[in-house]
Amino acid sequence: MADKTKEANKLKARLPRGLADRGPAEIAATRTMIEKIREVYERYGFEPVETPAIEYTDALGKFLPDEERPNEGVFSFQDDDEQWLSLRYDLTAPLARYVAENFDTLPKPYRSYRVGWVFRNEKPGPGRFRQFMQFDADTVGSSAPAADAEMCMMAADTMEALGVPRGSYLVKVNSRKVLDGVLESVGLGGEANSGKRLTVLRAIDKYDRLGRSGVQALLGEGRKDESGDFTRGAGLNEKQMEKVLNYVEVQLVGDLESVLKDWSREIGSSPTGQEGIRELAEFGNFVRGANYGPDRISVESSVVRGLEYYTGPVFEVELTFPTGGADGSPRFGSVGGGGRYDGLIARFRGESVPATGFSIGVSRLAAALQHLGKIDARPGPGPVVVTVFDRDRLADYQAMVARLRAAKIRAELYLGGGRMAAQLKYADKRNAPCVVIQGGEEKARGEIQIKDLIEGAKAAAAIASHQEWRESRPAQFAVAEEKLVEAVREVLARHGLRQDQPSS
RNA sequence: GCAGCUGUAGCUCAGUUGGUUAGAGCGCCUGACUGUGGAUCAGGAGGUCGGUGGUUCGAGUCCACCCAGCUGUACCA
Repeated sequence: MADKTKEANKLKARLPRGLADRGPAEIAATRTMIEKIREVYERYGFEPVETPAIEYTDALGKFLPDEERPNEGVFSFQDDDEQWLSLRYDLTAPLARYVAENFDTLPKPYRSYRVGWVFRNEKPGPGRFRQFMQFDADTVGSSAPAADAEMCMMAADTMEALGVPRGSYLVKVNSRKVLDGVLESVGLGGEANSGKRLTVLRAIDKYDRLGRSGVQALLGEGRKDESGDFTRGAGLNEKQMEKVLNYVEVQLVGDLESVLKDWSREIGSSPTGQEGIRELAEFGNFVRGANYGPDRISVESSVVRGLEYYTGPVFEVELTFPTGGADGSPRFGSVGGGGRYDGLIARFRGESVPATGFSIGVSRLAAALQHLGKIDARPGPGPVVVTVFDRDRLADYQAMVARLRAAKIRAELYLGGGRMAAQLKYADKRNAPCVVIQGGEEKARGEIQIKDLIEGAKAAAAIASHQEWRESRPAQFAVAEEKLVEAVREVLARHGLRQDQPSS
């Protein structure tokens, strides 16, 4: 009866949805990635600055208009003084707060980078989590297109530093101003049309995925998806639709110059649009001048990005190797992005402060790299395990562990209560390269046994009977007690293992 | 959010038109081997069949609602 109560009260161990635990292999992979990205960012002259994971909600700009509560989509809670706090959902908004708060002491233009976890309270999916890691760089205080160009070149360099070969990724660039120009040219300017503008931009954003017909449906009446769900369209007329589609589809028919010329024709006299064209032209000069061709950085009409704060050029890094095929392999798509946000810091200060930035989605990119085989997902080698033969000689065994550690070899004493078989099983599970054994007989001779588990595993295949397996003690040898460190080193070297570095 | 599909042991899944005590493989634990990983053999632990309510003499199976997961779609700073 008592057991039943206990059973009923037992807490169920469960991970909240959209969140993930991370094991040694993944942590090691992330660590290497971060170091590679850091190296590129520092080479570009950015310096590290980090801000906390929690900010006041209003600093993140996440109050819905006319509402007392923060936006859904961000994790928020109230402080004891009833002020709303939120977990950051990206690294850009907190940086804007930091820059505004320290404006007078920072060098300008101010170039900084940071890496950290961000949180989004959204529906998770494969490769989409509610906590994920971003690596972000920003230049604050420069309105020069050269600053935007630099972001894109750095994005390309970063991808290659991470082992994504040229041709397997593409930095796509567009301009918010150009998009606004297109909308103006079809008569969607002004406050009254802001809702319609959003719908049109979202439709354009889907061109890659849905193709012409899908976008056409979304620009017009609406679209029905495979499950039968219906999405309302923007309700444009034929002429408007054609103009928007013309703009989208001139992409990549020629070099940058001719694309911009075509866009310019579609946009007509819209001043915002023409300004965007001029900026992109200048951007192109920098990029092409530095020999970043269309195989790395390319202007694309369908890049829209989020609608919140971007004001000029917008970028997106996409993986272009074949995924998402019929074989069910995952689609990775965008693994990073950014753009110019000239208005974000102005919210804290009277004056407008131009800024541009770029973020890599470390978590998603890690998943993609693993798929590409660029990340080794195998567990790293474990520590040398010193087994406990005689309980009352623990101090001796501990001394051996200490000697190994002093020689910078990862080592541990078996701390469980199991017998020898259990200890070896443990060592096996820990992926230990070898174990150290010293029983009464060895002690009497002043020797220790070293068992090479990697070699032993290979020998196992040839041994059929358990009797033989035990008696032959494969890959096991005796050495004098004082030769412990040398012998272990030899085993490690035999398997090409580095001794001075933890692997996971 | 909307739509479709799916929930049975740690994992992958069986479970007949509703019918005794819900099964298998893998994994896990113990032993054979009292001083040694693997293989083999023997034994064992582990399930309120996603939850609640209903129909029924009887529900893993049928019905309703809820929850969770997957897929698509919307949103994605």
